[in-house]
Amino acid sequence: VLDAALVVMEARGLDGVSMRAVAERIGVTPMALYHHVRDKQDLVDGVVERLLSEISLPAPELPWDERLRALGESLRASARRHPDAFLLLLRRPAATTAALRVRDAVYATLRDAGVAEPTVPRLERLLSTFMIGFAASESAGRFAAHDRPTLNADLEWALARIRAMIVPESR
Amino acid sequence: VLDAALVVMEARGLDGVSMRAVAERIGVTPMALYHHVRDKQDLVDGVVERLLSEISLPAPELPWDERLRALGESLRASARRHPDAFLLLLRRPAATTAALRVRDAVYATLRDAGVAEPTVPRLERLLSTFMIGFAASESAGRFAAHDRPTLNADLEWALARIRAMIVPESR
DNA sequence: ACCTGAACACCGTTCAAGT
DNA sequence: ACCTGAACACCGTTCAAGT
Repeated sequence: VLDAALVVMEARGLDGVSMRAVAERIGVTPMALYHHVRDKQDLVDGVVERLLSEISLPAPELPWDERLRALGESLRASARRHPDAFLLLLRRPAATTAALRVRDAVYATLRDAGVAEPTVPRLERLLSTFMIGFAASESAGRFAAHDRPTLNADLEWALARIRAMIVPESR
Repeated sequence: VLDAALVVMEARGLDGVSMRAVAERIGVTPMALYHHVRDKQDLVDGVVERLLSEISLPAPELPWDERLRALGESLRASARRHPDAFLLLLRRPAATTAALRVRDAVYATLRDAGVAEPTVPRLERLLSTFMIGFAASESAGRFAAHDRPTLNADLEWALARIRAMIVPESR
């Protein structure tokens, strides 16, 4: 059902994802979709949820800063795969099941870094916001003037500051 | 020309901004718009540029951290006024004249904070990315589960860490 | 230079009808 | 329960024509 939508999106972009195009892809009449999805908004939400559940979580054995870096790279990779759908992450409440899965991975990572329990959710919000903003800027076009090495260096620099911010905090 | 588009957007959202609706607002036929704008993409770009030039820059006499806070508040205010158009900031290259105006204000602020010259552009990219991501999350719906005081506190907390990050750096 | 009318190829969605 | 055909009210855009 949603797989067809993802295929269409990969081929023709988010704007190409019309009820008619998705239906044609399945080989069915457009109106048939309304039996599996409430309306187009619902279909797009499903696609965004799929995108979120595709992002891979790092192995919990890794050191916490490696895990944070890996999570960032996963986000960037999925943003590159679906540039327009990624932007929609900012529209959907961050409380869907697929979003919670990622969020909990960040929580666990921050706890392992020794972040004090009450600040874990706050720091997660800030880090996720930054990382989603960065991945979206990179893949949607805001960073068009900057090449990949520059952006990689930006992130390394940021990670170093974040590490410095977290470590003294844990004492 | 673009004013009409902004009025329509404020009334019916970004999706309501159609060539036909904008034309009707001006009292003209839809095709007349094509003499002032290349296509719809061009019209939307114009709207986003307008949005950027509306954001107010803080007085340069203020202490640098106050200025940073004020810039953040300006961004949030304009995101609240135009939630969907704000998201499009992430799609447009950050090198339009209106975007440079804001960027240069951040540059000046960071210099006054004593940030070393080579890291000014990098830090600006990271801060803007975070701040745009935050304002977009707040106004587009990602932070729907969090109330305003919580988000304000998030930002204050972040500002405090950013301040701590910047000050030792300048020595 | 600026605007128009008619037309083309699309949309999302409803509704009654079919199996 | 699932799918269809026809229809409605929209889109962006082109093109020839008007002033």
